[in-house]
Amino acid sequence: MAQKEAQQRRPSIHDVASHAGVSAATVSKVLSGVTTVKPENAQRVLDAVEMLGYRVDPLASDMRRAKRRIIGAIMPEFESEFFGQMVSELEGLAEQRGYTLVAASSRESEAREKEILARMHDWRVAGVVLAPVRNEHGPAAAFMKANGMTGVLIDRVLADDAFDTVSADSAAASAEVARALVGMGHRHVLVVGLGQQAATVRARLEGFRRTALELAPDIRIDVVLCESDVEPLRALLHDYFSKGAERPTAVYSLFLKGTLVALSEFRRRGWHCPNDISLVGFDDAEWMQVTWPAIAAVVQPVREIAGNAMEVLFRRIEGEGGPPRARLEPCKVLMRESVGSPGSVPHSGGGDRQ
Amino acid sequence: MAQKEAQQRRPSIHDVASHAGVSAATVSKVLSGVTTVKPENAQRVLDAVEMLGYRVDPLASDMRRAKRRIIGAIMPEFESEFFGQMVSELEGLAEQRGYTLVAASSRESEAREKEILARMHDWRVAGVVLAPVRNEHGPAAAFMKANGMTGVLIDRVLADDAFDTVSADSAAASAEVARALVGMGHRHVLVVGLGQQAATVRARLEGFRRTALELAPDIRIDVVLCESDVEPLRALLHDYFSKGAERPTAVYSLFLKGTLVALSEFRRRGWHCPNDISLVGFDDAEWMQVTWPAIAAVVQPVREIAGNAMEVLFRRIEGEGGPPRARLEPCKVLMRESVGSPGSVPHSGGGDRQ
DNA sequence: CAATAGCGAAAAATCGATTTATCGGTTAGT
DNA sequence: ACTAACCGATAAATCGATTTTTCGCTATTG
Repeated sequence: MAQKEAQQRRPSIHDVASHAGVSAATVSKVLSGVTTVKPENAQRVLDAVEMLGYRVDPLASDMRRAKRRIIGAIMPEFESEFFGQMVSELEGLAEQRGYTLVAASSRESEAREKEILARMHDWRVAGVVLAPVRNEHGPAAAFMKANGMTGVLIDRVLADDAFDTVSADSAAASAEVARALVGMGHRHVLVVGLGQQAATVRARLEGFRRTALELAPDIRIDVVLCESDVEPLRALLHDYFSKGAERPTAVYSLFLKGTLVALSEFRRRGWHCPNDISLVGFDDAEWMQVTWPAIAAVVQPVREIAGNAMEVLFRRIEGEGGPPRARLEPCKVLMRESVGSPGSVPHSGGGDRQ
Repeated sequence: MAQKEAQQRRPSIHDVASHAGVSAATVSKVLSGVTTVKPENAQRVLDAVEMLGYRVDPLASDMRRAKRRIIGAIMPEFESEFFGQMVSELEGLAEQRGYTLVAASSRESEAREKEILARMHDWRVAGVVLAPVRNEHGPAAAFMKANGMTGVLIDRVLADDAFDTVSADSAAASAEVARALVGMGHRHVLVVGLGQQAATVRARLEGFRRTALELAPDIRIDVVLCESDVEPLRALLHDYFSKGAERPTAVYSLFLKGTLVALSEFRRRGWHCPNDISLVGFDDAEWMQVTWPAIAAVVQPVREIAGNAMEVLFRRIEGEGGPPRARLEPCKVLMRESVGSPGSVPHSGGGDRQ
């Protein structure tokens, strides 16, 4: 019979009301903490709620309210540790405030990004956390602006005149990487970057370049940019190293996939880090500290970014005005074994394993 | 002024109705494709929709419908490639059918798992895709059963008498690993597993053990199980290798974190794969093919699992009866460089890098 | 003692859709 | 010619809550 009851539809606020011998309005008031209810009645409502196992239907509840308690999150992908952690954090923070997070992946496509945004607009979400595919000037942000949505932009973004932004302080982190590499004696570095994500990657590149040139005016900085996909990068890197030109003593990759591709290219050529070449990557991952050598990386402050994004988003949702703020969170740079001084050991010709 | 319009509230079905000079019911019918509407009126409705930029409010729509078009997904975590891809796939599949996916992470906690499930029940989701923290017999599945929710269990699950299940064929994959290792001459293997996730991990362990013993009755199989967290595993592994007993020639980790921890332990001791010890892990990751050595791994068919889970879930949502089915999807085993024949090169004492 | 204020709770309106019942106006059937 | 069936469309009920309005009753006050 318990089974049979389970199949029944869930009790509504009216069921509770009739069980407690009061009206639905009274039930709603008790549950939302309005104090103008006679204690005796309040208790009867609470008892009925307990007895029936009643829970408010958030859908019906949001229906009547002005603002719905749903937050939308749009990430370029879910597969990487960075965005995975980000969604996890955002979900927790939304839940803490009684909101539900609806997450969707734009799969690195601006078109999909806009479609998802339109769907979220249909849901009349209270706010959106958008990690744009490219930067703050894409069609998605334009859509949000045009439709008067409230939101915050994170990650691949520097500053915007319509929305608050929260991202890692790429420039400062890159400067630190530059200081470390130059300090170790590197005078020829290859930087691997993505062309499309203009703002952030440019900041990472410029942050590195400025500090490096400042400390060592004679340094040579090569740059390989790929447009969006990873596959072409593989070819680009292969070409770069095949040109027969002088081999750089270090590679600084401005994004995770670039680090993977660089490592893969080193494998193919039989180069070892850090003796044959040093490697630092933007974005940390769990595996980087257990491989041999451990890969040096810039760790983005996921928790801080998520926390600030939600903080500022809820302020806007609650109606705070004022011009949009651009926030930068500091990164940590972990110099692991993949980085060393150049020339301390002669380059191995490649091929000799172990 | 376009800006001002954007700030206004969105048009409702009644706005469209009055613009088209018909009733709201007619608008609803046109939009849901009912054919009993005079073509002329249908066109006027369509025009009004176009003009006002009207879109159905899914919240209000779901309110009236019997089944709401929301699917819940609960994963133990979002940080790993496996579950990241899984959520991504599920999200796409739900979207294809006009459903919205609400994803939440149980953070490896059964208590949280149940809370999330309760919240999803509040939302009256049409169905749930649950990847349980432990196995199909946890409190979460019990909750779903008790409340008559429709759902499908995936990943850490073998079969259930109340819900359909879809998971990787761990046993078969483990048997293949056993064949490979035994074939290469390994006669002493350490298996690293998680104790809590009874069903799946036991299947992986038994699949390995049975085939290994069948092919080489003299094989020695050690097992290190940790209860749930990873930190204790680190200590357990350290103890195991410190006991001074004979070192196994290969390690087979039944889950990703175990592979990471094993690698980490090898690092500490200065052992190299595959000369000092071979390593195979359940669960593949992108980095495993670019590190040196590349790590051998069992690749779970994420896309197939997600596809089948959604397939079977929607069948149940549409009211299909019959006993629950347990589905196993075959894995691929990638034997990379971390695996070799034992004794082909003498063990290095450790410490000598590169 | 009548008028007013105050209190707690019920009744009714509302949110934005879908679905059912109803209703003129034809057309067909007997 | 009178009823039945049908068609297209509208009015009304519904989903499950919240919010506003109304209402009955008691307590205060001039």
